[in-house]
Amino acid sequence: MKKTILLYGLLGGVLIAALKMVEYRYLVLEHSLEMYGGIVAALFSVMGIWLGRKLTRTREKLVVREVAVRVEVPVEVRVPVPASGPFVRNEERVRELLLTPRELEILEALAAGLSNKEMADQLFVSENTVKTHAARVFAKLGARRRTQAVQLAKEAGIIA
Amino acid sequence: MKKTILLYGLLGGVLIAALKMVEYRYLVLEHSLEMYGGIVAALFSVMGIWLGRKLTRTREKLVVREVAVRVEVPVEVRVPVPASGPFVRNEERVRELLLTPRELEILEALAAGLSNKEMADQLFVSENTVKTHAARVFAKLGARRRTQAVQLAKEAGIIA
DNA sequence: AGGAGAATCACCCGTTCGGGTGACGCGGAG
DNA sequence: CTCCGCGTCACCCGAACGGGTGATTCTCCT
Repeated sequence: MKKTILLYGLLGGVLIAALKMVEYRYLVLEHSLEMYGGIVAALFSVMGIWLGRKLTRTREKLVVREVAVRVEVPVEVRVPVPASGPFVRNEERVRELLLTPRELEILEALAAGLSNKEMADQLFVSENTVKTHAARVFAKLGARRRTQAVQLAKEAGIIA
Repeated sequence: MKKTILLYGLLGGVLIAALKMVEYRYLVLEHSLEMYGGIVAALFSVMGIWLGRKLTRTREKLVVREVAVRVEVPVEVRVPVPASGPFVRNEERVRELLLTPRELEILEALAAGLSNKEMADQLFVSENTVKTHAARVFAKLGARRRTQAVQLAKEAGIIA
């Protein structure tokens, strides 16, 4: 968590520095006040939105369920691997199983074959946290091993 | 809630203070412009954060939109999950990877989420044997973990 | 104001895995 | 006949995993 704060602080500093630089150039070039203000406003607006989003990690966006429409597959193409539509998460199952957004992330990383440590690095949390999430996922899926969890999740249509 | 307000207030104060400090360096230039920029920056920063928070606060808004999608035939397809066409093993890949029949069995059991012990019981061999086979599979697939092996095998079209 | 849920992190303990090495028997190719 | 690939098994060791418990912080809901 301290890492996060540090990162944001640093980023903010860089942003302000950049702002100052831009400001100086515009001053020298005697551009219009409005333009300067606009740039500053836009820049900080974007930064603010980004910051707000990051700080309040809100998952759970709008879900677009894509209903696959079968298209006949040419025989010769069918040989290598059967075609399948884009993966559609079974939101029903997810809700049934009470899986939280974070747990879903863990589950996906799990299916990708990552170790706890790799997940921790990737998701920017400690390994202990990953283990906790993973344990909950196992409990909710009724799995004893990660491979089993992946298998069960796939069967339930929770992951691709 | 008090904390939040306090935090924002503090943050704004710090921001303004920092801006003011930097401002002194450009004393020779227009003061009003500096102040203007700082105020705008702080204002939009706060507004951005607030906006970001409000906009991304779509927790319960889970809008499920159903969209008909035409399923094209991918040239190089990922392994499907929901019940689709019958799985066709990519024998080509199997031969490339020099996987023996026994190793394939192990790989399948692996993907089914079985532990080494369970595989041993099921295949009627000792756990050590399973481990040996598994180790060879890992080596041939270039995997370090069983979950990774499963993932790689699926991508290669070796298993369903 | 208080409680529930989510996410974060820590520590312990026992089990499982993965990697390395060595060994043995069998069957087919040379 | 001999070599080699395959399948079988064993042992060791360090790393990773799974299970349990407890704690803190923050947000949301009531």
